[in-house]
Amino acid sequence: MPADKSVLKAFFYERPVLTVARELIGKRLVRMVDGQRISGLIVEAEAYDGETDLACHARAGRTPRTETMYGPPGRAYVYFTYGMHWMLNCVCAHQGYPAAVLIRAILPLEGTAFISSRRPGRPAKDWCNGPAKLCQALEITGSLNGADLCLPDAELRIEEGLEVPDARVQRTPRIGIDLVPEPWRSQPWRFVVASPEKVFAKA
DNA sequence: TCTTCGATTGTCT
DNA sequence: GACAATCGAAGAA
Repeated sequence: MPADKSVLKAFFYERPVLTVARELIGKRLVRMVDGQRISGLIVEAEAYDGETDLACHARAGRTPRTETMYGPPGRAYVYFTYGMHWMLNCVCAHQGYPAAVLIRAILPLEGTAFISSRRPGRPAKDWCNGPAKLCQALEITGSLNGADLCLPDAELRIEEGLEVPDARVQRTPRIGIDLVPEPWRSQPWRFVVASPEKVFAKA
């Protein structure tokens, strides 16, 4: 596959979070473990936008947990929830404004043997089709919170991938925020590729 | 295929 | 003390 291996730089993330969420679809999430390259194409992402967004962790303001979201764009915001799951986000917008994109699913491309060993007994289609699953599959934990995603040799980074036309990207309300009041609960801030295995058949 | 429910702990009120 | 940006097992249909 003739992939462009260029790493996304801070200016990519330093834009409105909805723009970044849309453009992250089709990009390549890369994780380096012991010199081994593990990667996949992003097929699902959600935007969380500022203190006024009541679904966003930053709704409560600046706390030790949300500190990363207020920092410079292009960093990883990794947090722990439900007593057992890690979630990966990319910090967006300008420094001081809390916004992030939750990476919800990827299509594994490289390092599938590693991923398989991290997801024993599960079919390939269930390896990375959820935010906690992909963190488990790529060994993403709180130790990566605040990590710079923009360095060419970063442990965790995002590179150019494949263009996905709008016709193949669906917009829906975000997942798992049922107790959040309107209008936030229904904002169509989730981007997901329809039938990713077909869209990326050549990848 | 679907719906329901338990796991398990950090964070904030 | 409540609840969480979830997952996967189990049971019903």
